[in-house]
Amino acid sequence: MRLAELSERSGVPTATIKYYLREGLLQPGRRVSATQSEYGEDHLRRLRLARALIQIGKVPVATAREVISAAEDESLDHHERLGAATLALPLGPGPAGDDPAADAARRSVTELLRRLGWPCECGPDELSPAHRTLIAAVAAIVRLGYPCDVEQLLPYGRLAERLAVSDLDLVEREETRAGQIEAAVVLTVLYEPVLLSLRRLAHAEESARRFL
Amino acid sequence: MRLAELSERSGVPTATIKYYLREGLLQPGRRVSATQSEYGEDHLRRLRLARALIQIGKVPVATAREVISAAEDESLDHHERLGAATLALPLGPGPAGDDPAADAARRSVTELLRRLGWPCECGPDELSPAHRTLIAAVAAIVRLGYPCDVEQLLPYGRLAERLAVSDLDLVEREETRAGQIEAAVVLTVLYEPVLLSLRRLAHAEESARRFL
DNA sequence: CATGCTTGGATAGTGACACTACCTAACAAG
DNA sequence: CTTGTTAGGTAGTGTCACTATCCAAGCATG
Repeated sequence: MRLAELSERSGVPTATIKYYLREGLLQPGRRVSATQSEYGEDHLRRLRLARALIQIGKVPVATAREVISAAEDESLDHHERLGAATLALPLGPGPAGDDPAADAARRSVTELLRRLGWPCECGPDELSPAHRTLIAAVAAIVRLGYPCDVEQLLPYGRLAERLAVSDLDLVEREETRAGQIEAAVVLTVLYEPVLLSLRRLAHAEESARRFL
Repeated sequence: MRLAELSERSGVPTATIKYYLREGLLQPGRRVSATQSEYGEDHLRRLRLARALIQIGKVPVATAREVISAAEDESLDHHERLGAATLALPLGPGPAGDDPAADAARRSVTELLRRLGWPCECGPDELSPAHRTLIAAVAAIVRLGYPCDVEQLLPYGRLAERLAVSDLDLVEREETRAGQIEAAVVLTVLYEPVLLSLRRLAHAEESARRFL
């Protein structure tokens, strides 16, 4: 198919597709002549994936490229590819270096992971983005004077554990390894707004129940 | 205290504080002379809150202003203030109008809310931001060919329900109504990165358990 | 009281980001 | 042959959250 049809079927404007091509998010099509390229179903599928990551998952364009290309990198083993696909992802600002709230947060999180039995074999300088984001968020909450110690966090951790189990079940349903990687990315990123929206709706619901 | 001290104690650069003042995120201080104003502990507290919402919670500056001022609006009743504080918040793009995936998503979500027993008394044109975000995310997932029907979503919904209960318990621990509003905002917004980070860490953990 | 630093207030500029518009030469289709 | 489309490139747009610079009016210090 031509650019125009790719645009039609994906709902993405042609100018934007060109932009994605420039950014390496999409492979160039098969050149048919000096002024035309042929795109296949693969392009359509990948375009839809990129679009969903960017628009729904709020993943920066550059990161989406990393994630998608890591997912296709045959030189990594399966677990690494699963990890690489999600490792590049979130990243709020890292925790501020030295204030007391940040220290407390670091200790709470370490203790939390121990209690949950998540090894997290890494020195304090090589934390995963998720780990650092967690510390920064806990520090911010503590700084505002709200409770955010291990007791508060544990239930959240246990819920996360259960989510992960059911998510990974879904990943394992995919037969191919490439399919599993993609499923992992989609689940990780696109279920986040689902989870947050449901939590907000539940807040509204529970608040109505209590205060109305 | 003066601007410099406010900056020192909050860790926010003076230029940024001035920007927040311009944007109405912070009340002006008490004018002491033509070139000096006095700020109090309230300013410091509110500045920290705004900063946390913006940096950790990724709330746009304009939205943070809405949220904070809604929280202080005495003309609303308590439930409304709780709602207003969170209603303005997220907002991915609304679901695309008419494609089959969006229709399926709309139906799934409606059915889901019914099964969860969340009333959501609203016509299809007046959905909450969370509701619309949810539909858009589900539509994106469906469009990529992944399962995202009621059976998939129900466990997520039940978890959200439990989170909401424990969150609202925390809110009710605050004695003052203003304190409750602020707690609701903080919990809603700042626990989101906590929840997402924990989920990602749990993914890594569970993935290591299965694929290593 | 002279000097130099700080402040509040205003205006303009920056850099990142995700597009979007426009242009051109080379085709393609009727 | 005319009309339209395409790839490819460059430049512009709008938003956002700051950030830098100026200025005149203090305040503080010797």
